[in-house]
Amino acid sequence: MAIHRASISDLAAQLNLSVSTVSRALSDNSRISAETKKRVWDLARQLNYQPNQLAAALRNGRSNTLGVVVPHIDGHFFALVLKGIETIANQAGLNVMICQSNEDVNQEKKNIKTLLNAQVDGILVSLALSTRDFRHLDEVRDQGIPLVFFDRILEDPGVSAVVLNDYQGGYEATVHLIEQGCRRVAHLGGPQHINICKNRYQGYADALRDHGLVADPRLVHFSDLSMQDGCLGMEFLLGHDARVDGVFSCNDLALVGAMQVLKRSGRTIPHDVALAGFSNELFASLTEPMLTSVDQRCELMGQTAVQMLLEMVAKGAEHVPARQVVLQPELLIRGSSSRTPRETLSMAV
Amino acid sequence: MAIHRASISDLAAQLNLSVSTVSRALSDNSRISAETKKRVWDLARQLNYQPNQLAAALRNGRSNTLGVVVPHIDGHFFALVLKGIETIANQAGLNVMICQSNEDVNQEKKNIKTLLNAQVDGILVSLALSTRDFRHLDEVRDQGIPLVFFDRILEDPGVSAVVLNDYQGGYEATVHLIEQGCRRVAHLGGPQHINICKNRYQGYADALRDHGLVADPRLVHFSDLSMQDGCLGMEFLLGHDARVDGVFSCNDLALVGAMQVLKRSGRTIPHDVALAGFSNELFASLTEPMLTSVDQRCELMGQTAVQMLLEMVAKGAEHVPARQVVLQPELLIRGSSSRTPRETLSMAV
DNA sequence: TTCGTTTGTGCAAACGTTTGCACAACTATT
DNA sequence: AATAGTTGTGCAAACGTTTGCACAAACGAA
Repeated sequence: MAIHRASISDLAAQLNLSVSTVSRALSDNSRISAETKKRVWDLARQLNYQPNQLAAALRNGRSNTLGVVVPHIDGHFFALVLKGIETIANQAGLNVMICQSNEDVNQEKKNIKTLLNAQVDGILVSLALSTRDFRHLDEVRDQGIPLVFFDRILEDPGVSAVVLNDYQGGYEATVHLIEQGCRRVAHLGGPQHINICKNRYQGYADALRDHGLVADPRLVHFSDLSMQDGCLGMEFLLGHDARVDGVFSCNDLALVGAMQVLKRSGRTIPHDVALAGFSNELFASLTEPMLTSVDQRCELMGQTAVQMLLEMVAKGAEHVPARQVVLQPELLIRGSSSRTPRETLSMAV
Repeated sequence: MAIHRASISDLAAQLNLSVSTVSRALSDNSRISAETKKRVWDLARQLNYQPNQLAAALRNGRSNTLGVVVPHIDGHFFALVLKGIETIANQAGLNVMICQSNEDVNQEKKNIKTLLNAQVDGILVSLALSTRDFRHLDEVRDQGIPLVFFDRILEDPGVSAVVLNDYQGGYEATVHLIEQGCRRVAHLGGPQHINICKNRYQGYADALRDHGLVADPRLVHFSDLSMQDGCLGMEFLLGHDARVDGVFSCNDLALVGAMQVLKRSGRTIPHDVALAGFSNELFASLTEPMLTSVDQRCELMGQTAVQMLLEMVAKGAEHVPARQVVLQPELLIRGSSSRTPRETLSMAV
């Protein structure tokens, strides 16, 4: 029935007004008399008039849509960031298109292309682990589309970005392990060309140094941080030094793999080996014992990023100086690392 | 620099052709000579011409965008479904807008409104747990927008939908528990106005009946299936009958809560109580022991749903008879339920 | 009375496509 | 030689907005 959406010209015809007057009335233009506005609004409501966003977009050169590229949407972190993004964007009357790169540069390139084609007004990106070539992102800036990175960023003072203080997170987690009595703290690290992985590692390394511990390169293992990578990494680390008594992992998933290997080898946690991860994934509270983890400010990160983007969209990307916001992490101490005093003193199996 | 996107008329001007000829050449219209096509294509490539989707959308009355409403995007299930949706949609050259209802009807209404406003060509919906009023969905159909449900559907033969055979899943999981020797199998159920929860419960109940076991209503607890609900539910069940020796849960999350309560009460799993969940969440493989769970065919479900939607978009919603596709689940047996023969025979702690 | 100002409205172009129709230039058929 | 058909191209309208400009009416000031 109501297969035909009412348009501005329908309103105009019924009210014996011109299209332009109706348009101005709807946008509350000061040149239109109060009486006319009321007539227009009343009829609009009655006919359930909904503006045609596409037409407006074409005319204005703005689509009222933002694009987001994330490595994946499962996992606590990105899900919450996206929630933050959606909330603010919707408040501002903007739609959001979400694309997953599946941690693959090529998919990421396609995503960017898709979003540019859809003529989004701005793009938020968190880079795939495999991204080492950034030309597809240059294209975004060449087209004058506002671009804001979050979490996994392109490290370049010229870009706007929101990140967690990953260094601080790595530092605090490692210090915590040391305070729990660990002396041979290993690290499961991610690809070092990714800012977050590098910074977490750096925090770890500096924490060891600041506490007079040697940073043994053989106690560090880099991988892509899947659960299996965590298993293999832990086996590798134990192969070099069976006396590892603490592990700080760049993410929670790899840490779960590591925990399984440690348990299988007969070690108890946190007694023999204390563990701390990163991201505070949902499952970090489901393991036994629960994982100590660094909480990222997920929703806040999403909100902050989208706010920066909105400012750039409003003022034009070139009129907003690039800036980088750094959020402070929070270490959540749980069973995988908290040794009671007695445990700290007692000895191995 | 390249701040101005080349348009069809730019091409036309440079080639001394009319806009219409260029448009037809680009769409490979048979009326255009091979030579002209080549000239157009060459220049288009050279100028990096990208069609203005908004203009085309306005003219065609189709936005080339699909909308999806999901309860949330964290969790294995919806993440994978969305991946399936995105894959197929992108192959078909369509964009995807994803909205989260956060299990809230009101947010779901807003999402639908947003998508209708954005003039998507079709909508995929998985209902929020709290949705009991379906008027916002009627509006979609009134506007003639194709609509396909998946997983949590509106049970009405008039709508198209893709679901898992949840009944079968519940049945198989329960039978499995019975075969492991369980005689007092409890159930943690979800809201019964949601098809999936009702069907899983029904499968559970029928499995008990078919195996000559009494379905004690006090061994069933309904909730919204959060982890905390699982804890409370389990305490409730144990309060009624401390001899519960099996639990089939409508989802994995509540089951984790239940497992914690059981462990805390000194029971061992699967020895004293065998557990089976639903959804095969990522964390189902991270608990100790790992959770037996019913795998939903996530990606397949997304792909199937979007294919149905695409057909409706292509042919017009009213020209495609409503149909419901039922996918078969797969029971993944893991440690939380598999008692070795010896365990099955031996007695409690 | 004449001129400027304010107030409210309308005209028409523009955004970049797509497409029905017309038409010109050939080619083939009678 | 006249007619019909084919092939390649262009004109112009349409999709639903927004907005610069023009203009008419009403009013006040000189």
